[in-house]
Amino acid sequence: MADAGIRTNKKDQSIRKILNAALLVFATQGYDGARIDAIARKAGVNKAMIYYRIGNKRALYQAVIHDIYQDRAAHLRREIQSKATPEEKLTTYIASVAAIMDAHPHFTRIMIREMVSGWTNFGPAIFEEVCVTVKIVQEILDEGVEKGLFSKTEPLAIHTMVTGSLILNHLTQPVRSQLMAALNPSAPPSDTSGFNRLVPQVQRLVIAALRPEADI
Amino acid sequence: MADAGIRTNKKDQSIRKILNAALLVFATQGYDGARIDAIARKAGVNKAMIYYRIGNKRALYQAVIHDIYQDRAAHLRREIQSKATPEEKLTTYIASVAAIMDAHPHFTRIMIREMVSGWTNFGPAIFEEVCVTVKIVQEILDEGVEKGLFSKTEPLAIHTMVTGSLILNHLTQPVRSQLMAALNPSAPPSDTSGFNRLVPQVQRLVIAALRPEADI
Amino acid sequence: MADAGIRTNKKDQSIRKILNAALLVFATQGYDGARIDAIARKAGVNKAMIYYRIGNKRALYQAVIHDIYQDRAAHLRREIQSKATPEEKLTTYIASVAAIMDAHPHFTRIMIREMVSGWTNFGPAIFEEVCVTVKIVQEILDEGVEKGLFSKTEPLAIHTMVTGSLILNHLTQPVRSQLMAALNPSAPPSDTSGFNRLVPQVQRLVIAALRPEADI
Amino acid sequence: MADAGIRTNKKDQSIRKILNAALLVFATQGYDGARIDAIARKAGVNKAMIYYRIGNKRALYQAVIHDIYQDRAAHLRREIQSKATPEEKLTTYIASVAAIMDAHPHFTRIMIREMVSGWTNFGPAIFEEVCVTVKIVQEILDEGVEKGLFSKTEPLAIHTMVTGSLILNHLTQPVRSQLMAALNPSAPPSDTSGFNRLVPQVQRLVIAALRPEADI
DNA sequence: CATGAATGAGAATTCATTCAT
DNA sequence: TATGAATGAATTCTCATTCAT
Repeated sequence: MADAGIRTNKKDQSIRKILNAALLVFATQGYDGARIDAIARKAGVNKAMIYYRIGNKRALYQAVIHDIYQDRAAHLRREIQSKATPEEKLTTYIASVAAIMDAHPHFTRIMIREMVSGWTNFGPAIFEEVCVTVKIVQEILDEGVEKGLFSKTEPLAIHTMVTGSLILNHLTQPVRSQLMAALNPSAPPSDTSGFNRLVPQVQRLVIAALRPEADI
Repeated sequence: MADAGIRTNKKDQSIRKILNAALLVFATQGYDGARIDAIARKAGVNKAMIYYRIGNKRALYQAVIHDIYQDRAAHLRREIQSKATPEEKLTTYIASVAAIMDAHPHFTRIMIREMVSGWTNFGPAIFEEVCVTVKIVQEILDEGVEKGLFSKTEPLAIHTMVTGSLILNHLTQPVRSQLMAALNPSAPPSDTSGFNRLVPQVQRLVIAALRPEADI
Repeated sequence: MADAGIRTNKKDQSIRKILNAALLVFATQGYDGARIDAIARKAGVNKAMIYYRIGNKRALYQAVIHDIYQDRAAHLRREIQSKATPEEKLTTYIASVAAIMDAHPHFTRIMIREMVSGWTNFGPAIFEEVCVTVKIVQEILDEGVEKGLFSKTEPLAIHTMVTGSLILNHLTQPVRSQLMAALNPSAPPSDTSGFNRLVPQVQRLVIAALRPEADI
Repeated sequence: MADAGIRTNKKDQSIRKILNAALLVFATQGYDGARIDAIARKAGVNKAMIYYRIGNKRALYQAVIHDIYQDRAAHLRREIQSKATPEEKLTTYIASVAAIMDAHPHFTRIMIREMVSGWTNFGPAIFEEVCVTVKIVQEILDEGVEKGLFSKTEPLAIHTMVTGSLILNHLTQPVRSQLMAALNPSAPPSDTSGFNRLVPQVQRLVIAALRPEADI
């Protein structure tokens, strides 16, 4: 019924507002630094609402992660499957990971915090979802090896280099200009153009690294 | 006087114990997650001692970073200066960064946390110390360009890729074996050998990326 | 009208479910420990229903007491009036009090909680109902004294001993077997038969205590 | 050293103040009704002090019970052992139980609340202490039976009647005068003298009940 | 130099109660 | 009549920090 639909929507709206606010706050402040109060205020709901709808702080945190992680992997796989050659797929993978980071900077931060904390807050469900991402790389590499385009390489190593570079690039954004200004005081203050080209650089490097003739 | 010496020693001992404990706790729990109580306990000193010797939580945090960062830059520079060619220097730089991460995992974690937090806790003094590291890269690259060995490249880009890869490699250590087991269940459980070879791979890649003929 | 009848029935059903659930929860958790939520859940009605039908927590509590106490006094009086002699009446009184406790253990618990709390939650209406019970004892004793069977005794004293004994007997039920096992470990584990005979013991004792020749 | 003694005293003083206040508040308000805030205020210490010294609410509650229960049993046993005959011992037992209730009304209330709650808060240590009390009765009865003075009776039954009567007497104190006024409006308002004689009445009754010729 | 005692200012969590439909 | 949604006002608990010795 329309009535029920409206009701459900109302509920879902609250949950959505909470999850969005929580994502933002957890990302910027970290789990321990985040204040339930701040999340509620930012969500525009009463603090008790969070407990009513979701539960305690930890449950909220996991809900946030689950909520946003959900379709990452699916989206990534879709993007890649639209490409023909392993090289294209790998290139797309790198661009997609970077795009996801750009599109969901908060999520990226949360993920890194999790890594640093030793993955203590992720439930096993999330761990699996991480695996899926690496598996996508594995599939691409396997296909490349089969077709004689790539040398046999550890997918986790590729994933590490790609993601690591992009993450650090992403993370250093806020201090980028300061750093660059400190490094060469003569240059125009906000020329960070060199950086937005990190993605093609990474793409090129990785492809080069996988060339069969490249003896490791 | 001997007396003063003993006093100073005792004092220094306390400070050292505190800083070591704080490093550990800050690294594993993060700034907000760290408890002064826990640090004091781990240091084997009274909680008030920390305030007496060092100051409040933030001061302690910055002391920890300052304490441990200092050596880093100096050590790095020394290592590098012992090498002759820019290539060797760059190779050494990469190996050294990796070695530092291995030797001081706690520090590495703190640094990443700082990045994720938007560098809010670093005092300006610390910021400068970060610059020093990038400057070392800059010097190497400048020398390489001068000698016609490297193409002109953004030092921060190189630093990002090197450090990013190594960091992620370092961070994923705890879940490495789980991940690998999940990826290829057939393989022997603890074969992480492929990973300790990440350093030479990064070295080779970066050198290749800097070749003058490499059009970007 | 039939319609009104159905409505009233439905309404009464809700009220009944609420009062029953509330009795249970108040009895086991106490007034402060009882949660409106728990009562609603146990009653199978919405939480708001309680406020709609009965009122706030205190009103609910008093409704529970009123609801269940009413029967008690009326039932007790009926039982006793069916007996001829004061001795029989007193004996019946004791047996009835015990039976009521057995039949309505939750109510018993609530009453005791009230006593311990200094009778703060009872409204004056409830207080009167307590009086009625003691008045029943008073009437029996007065009749006995009139007929020369009992010595003049404080009805409240008799009430206290009878009810006190039976109450404690009732309350210690849950730990009875544990206690007895602890006291004589040799005996068969669940022989609590001695206890169900507390009623005749109390009856005999009280009758004896009221003998006119018994000098106090 | 004197120094340490003073320090320890200071700590103990705080603990004592807390436990005393907690006893009072728990007794009057019950576990759920008691507010940590109220306890702290009554104790004249900071709220955090309670957590620092003792722990959370439940720990405080158990500390209170343990603290006060401790020497009850010992005290009782001492009183009784000073008497010669089983009758005297039993009489003393009854008087002592009543005296303890009078001297520690708060504790008595807590105990009863515990009974009503099904002994859920008592730790096993406390349970044992309850046993000890009943064991004291058991010893008296055994001695009486041996000497041919008492008929063989369940000690728990005697304990139940004695304690039950005294408890109810104790509990009804606050409403006593109101109740009596309601029962016989003609009598002088505050003549509760008949009640303070409940102890001898109980003593007489119990002794009578245990006479060997009394067939149960 | 060192520390055990103490606390104020918050933070998480709960719960009776009301609102809107 | 009935209920799911929502919340304000506590309440428990924590933690960085200071005090007194």
